[in-house]
Amino acid sequence: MADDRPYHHGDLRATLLRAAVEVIAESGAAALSMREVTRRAGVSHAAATYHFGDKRGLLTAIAVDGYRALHAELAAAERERRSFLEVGVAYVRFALSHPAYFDVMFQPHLHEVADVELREAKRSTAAVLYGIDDGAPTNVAAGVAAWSLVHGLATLWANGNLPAQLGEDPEAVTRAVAAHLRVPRASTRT
Amino acid sequence: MADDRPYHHGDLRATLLRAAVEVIAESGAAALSMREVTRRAGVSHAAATYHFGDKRGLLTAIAVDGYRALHAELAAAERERRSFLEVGVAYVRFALSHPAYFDVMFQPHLHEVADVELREAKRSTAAVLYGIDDGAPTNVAAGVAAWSLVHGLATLWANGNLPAQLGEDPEAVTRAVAAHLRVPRASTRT
DNA sequence: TGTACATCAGTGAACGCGCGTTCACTGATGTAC
DNA sequence: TGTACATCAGTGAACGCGCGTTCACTGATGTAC
Repeated sequence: MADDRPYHHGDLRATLLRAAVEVIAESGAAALSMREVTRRAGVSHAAATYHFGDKRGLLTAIAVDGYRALHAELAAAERERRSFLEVGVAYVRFALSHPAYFDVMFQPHLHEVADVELREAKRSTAAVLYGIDDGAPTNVAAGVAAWSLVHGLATLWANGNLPAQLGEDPEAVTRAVAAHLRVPRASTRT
Repeated sequence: MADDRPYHHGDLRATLLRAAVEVIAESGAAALSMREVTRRAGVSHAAATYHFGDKRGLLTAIAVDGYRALHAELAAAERERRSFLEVGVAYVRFALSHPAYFDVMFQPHLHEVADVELREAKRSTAAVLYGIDDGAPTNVAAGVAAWSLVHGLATLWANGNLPAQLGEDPEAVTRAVAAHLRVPRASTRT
């Protein structure tokens, strides 16, 4: 029935990206292959090379999507709730609900480092992570502390390295754990 | 000149482990191959299978070594300095000076989960990470907060994801960053 | 001290496989006039 | 409205490669008597 599929797919680039994210979520970025991605998308195995140049190009495109999505989530959390803590919760939520993006994003050796879109996407995400206080120069060590904590928590959780007694709700755990962070007063203000 | 090498190596298991750690430190656990390891050790490519059963067995042996080494470092830091902070510094130091161990240790999907030695090595390391206060039941959330912070910091640092303005001394950065952690009073006592 | 035998440690050829990339190609669509 | 041509999007065969694992083997060492 699907054999009336036209020669031109129409949206193949996006379809390939979705398939790749699926594969990575299941088996990790290391296990990604161009062949598997095209197989899932139901196209010839050379199609991915046409769209992304090579494997690194595909992974770079995924990283760009990931940074943009994370940026959007963090910015929304900051805007809506103006709370330092809730930005951290949003970070952990993103990491756990988009493991494929998270996996690829923080392994720069998989990326085309020179890629302009990637650099810009990373830059604006970092701005939200550091510049929590709307332009006011934030204490960098405090920002790194907060980022490290949520990043480490998300990573340890995702890999199943945390004790079971913490329960099953990562957002609740994030709030409990992040309570041990001493943040600059200005950041918790409403 | 090395061709008077005897048929029996004498210490091949340890040599293979060292070679594997070398490869992983250079290219990551994903890039490890049994062939490359034996090539570096200068033996036939089937030798590694003889010693470890299969690739997963080799990676599991590396994880065991890693957990034991980390446990030793953390226990020493705790014993010598009795400071919560310095255990964290030791953790980061270990992660950055043994990237191969660190990489393999926290990717459980690479391990033989049922391996008895691995379970025991993980268990005793976790005990030091949580039970900082010599047997006194510690606040779990506080322990996870500290662990997450140093784990995240080490990970982000190792992958080059932290801003350059932090400088080049990871131990100093750890102390500055960990200062934002609110730890239970008992733990910082001398 | 000698000898037979078992076990251990490592070899090297062979297997089948999936991979990334290239290349000449073809089918479909867009554009100029 | 028609036609010629350029460009775009995707195909499928072919390449060479490194991999993990198996297997029958051999060389060296240990053990029993």
